[in-house]
Amino acid sequence: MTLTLSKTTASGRGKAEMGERRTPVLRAESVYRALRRAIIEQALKPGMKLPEDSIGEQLGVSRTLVREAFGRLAVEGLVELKPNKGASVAYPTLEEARDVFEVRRGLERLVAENLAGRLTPTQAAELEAHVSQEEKAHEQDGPESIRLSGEFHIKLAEMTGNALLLRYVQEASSRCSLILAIYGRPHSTECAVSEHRQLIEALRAGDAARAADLMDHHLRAVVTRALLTPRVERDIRDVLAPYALSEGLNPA
Amino acid sequence: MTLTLSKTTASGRGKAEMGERRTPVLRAESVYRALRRAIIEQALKPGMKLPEDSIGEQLGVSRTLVREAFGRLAVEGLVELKPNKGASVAYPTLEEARDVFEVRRGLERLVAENLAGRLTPTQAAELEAHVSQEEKAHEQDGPESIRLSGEFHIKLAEMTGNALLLRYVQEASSRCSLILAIYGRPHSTECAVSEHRQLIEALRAGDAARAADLMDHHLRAVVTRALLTPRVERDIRDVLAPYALSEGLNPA
DNA sequence: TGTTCAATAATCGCATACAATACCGTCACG
DNA sequence: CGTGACGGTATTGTATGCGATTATTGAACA
Repeated sequence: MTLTLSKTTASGRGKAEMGERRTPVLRAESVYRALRRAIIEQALKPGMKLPEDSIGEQLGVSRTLVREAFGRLAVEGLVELKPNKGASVAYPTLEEARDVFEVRRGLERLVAENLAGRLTPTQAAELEAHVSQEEKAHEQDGPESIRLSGEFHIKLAEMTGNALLLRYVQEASSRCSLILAIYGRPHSTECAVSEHRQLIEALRAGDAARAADLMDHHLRAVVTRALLTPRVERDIRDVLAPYALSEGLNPA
Repeated sequence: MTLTLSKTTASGRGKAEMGERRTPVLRAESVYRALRRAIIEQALKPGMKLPEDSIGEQLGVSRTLVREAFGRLAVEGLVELKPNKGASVAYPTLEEARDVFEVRRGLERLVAENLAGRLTPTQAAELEAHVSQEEKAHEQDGPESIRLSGEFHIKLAEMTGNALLLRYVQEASSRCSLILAIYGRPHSTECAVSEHRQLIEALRAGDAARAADLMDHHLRAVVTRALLTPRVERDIRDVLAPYALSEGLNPA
């Protein structure tokens, strides 16, 4: 049982880095983000049980912080919280899935309408570049491909400058990841690159109606590529280690 | 300020009370709901500081539970959480207000499109009845009027059967309460009864486009009626408070 | 009077402690 | 075999404690 790390974060850094006024990244936030990413990237599979103490141990924090993260993730629909029975990765029903996609379509249509004609050349270029990345990742068919096609939609939402819209799109998007993990077929590329290209074109042209329609069809297409697929579990410890490290946490 | 939390197990320490089988309503949940209501009903005013200790004391719980509630409320945008400085009731800027209303319009347009033509006679009747209540409350110009016109929109969202859509509409709606508390004029009637009636008619007729348009105009009208009306501030404090808060300052 | 800065008080971030509940294996009994 | 009682263990729900950070007071000084 190693408890010696309680002080390492506070005093271990010392004054090595001077002049750098870095925001004190609260560890609760790190835990939240680590779990969130782990769920979205499907390292933690839908329905998987999430015991507070093993997670905390693995992430190098106490149950308190894990619990706080669970609460927030529950609001976002990524985690289910059953009284006295603990947390588990959300396992949306087909009906919930339908709801999520429907709302997402509505939200992203809003995004499209908002962006149409307002896209700066810089932004357009950024989107193009992103799609190129997608295209490249698509070839080698890794998990990168999935992440990138999701990020495209997030980028669009960011560009509206509407923080709430961004949050909702992010949330809906996260939940879609879960849903596809359950009901999607193993290696379906969520988004077709060509559809993203068309969309950018419509936005650039300022054709709001067409952009909205394209977005709508695009997301419907994503849904259409859905089927049932089995998945196996791994040990929570192995799964979480990379996330802990990437958030600067210290696993036991 | 009076926050009350029904005490279920305050004194039930040593022995189990015989016979009485209380539903284990988690107290964390109660705290969350209590704070949420207090904020929405403006018992806790926008910008108000929320010290963990005093709130916990008021509610008869420890800081742990208060903290948990804060986290969830922060996700929903009802409280702001500044690292090492604690929580306060959210104080949306005008820009954030614009964002919220914009998203709300998009969401409720979705609601309208969804409901058009699908409204059962029972549902239609329920809506009619609700509007009648609104009308009655409107005459005596109490706080009931505001609550009822808000509930009309929630009811509509419920009728879609889409849980996520409902949650988002509720959330946007809550934040609108905050916003109107800050920028709205004292006794503006948020919603015109006639507009609600027209909307019901369009839904019943199954005219999705018209229903969506009506909803859109209706919500735009709410904004212009309540928000953009010049409001005379008579005290310097009132004028400066928003600026101070938006800069992270802490007026007395 | 106004400003600076140290000492103190208030508050937060997080870990831990303890109580309450659920889970699981065992054994008696049908 | 099946099933229900029972006890121990694992896990959750909540309170409390401690160090760290921030706010505040107040005295020295310009």
